[in-house]
Amino acid sequence: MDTGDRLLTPGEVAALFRVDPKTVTRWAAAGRIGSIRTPGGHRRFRESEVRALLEGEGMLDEADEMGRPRNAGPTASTGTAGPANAGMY
Amino acid sequence: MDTGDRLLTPGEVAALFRVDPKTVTRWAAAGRIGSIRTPGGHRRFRESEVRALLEGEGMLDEADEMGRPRNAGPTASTGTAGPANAGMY
DNA sequence: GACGATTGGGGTAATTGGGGTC
DNA sequence: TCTGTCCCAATTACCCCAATCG
Repeated sequence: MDTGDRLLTPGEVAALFRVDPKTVTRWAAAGRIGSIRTPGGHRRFRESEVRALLEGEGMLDEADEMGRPRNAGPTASTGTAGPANAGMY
Repeated sequence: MDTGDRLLTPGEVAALFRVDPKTVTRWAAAGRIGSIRTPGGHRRFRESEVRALLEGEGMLDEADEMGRPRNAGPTASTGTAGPANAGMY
């Protein structure tokens, strides 16, 4: 059904994660986070999905996922009502 | 089949996309989204079309839309339920 | 006919996207 | 490998006021 959550702009997500908006864009381009595109080409992120990522529920094991080849799971990257986008640009 | 698409106001569509109502108007002016004009000049959008855009189903074939210059929809500006454009810069 | 809220149009500033580089 | 910063171009947001909608 409809997730019914608000949409966040790249700047909003960047502020939440304390990273550069460009970095958020890269996450979306890499398919690590679901993104909805406006007819103009800009991205919007689901508030619920960003929240899940902030809580760390996005990853099962974050103990040492750093520097480790990320295993692309067969399931949706974020799995949050994400239309399975894998970057289109 | 029954389209059953209600008409949405610019403010409704803007809230759905998390953009400014003026931006929605701009989309209609650019032919990126179908629009029905009221006798007074205001615009109304089809709920089914807006939903398709939100879900990202607007693009059926995304593997071939890259590197394409801005393609101004040569078809009628009021492309009723006809997502014929997907080109950006 | 009148009222409040929304919409349209124009113009300008801020954000965003993509590429390339460190 | 990932992030931050540079460029430029396009898109979007907010300002004004007049007209339209309900």
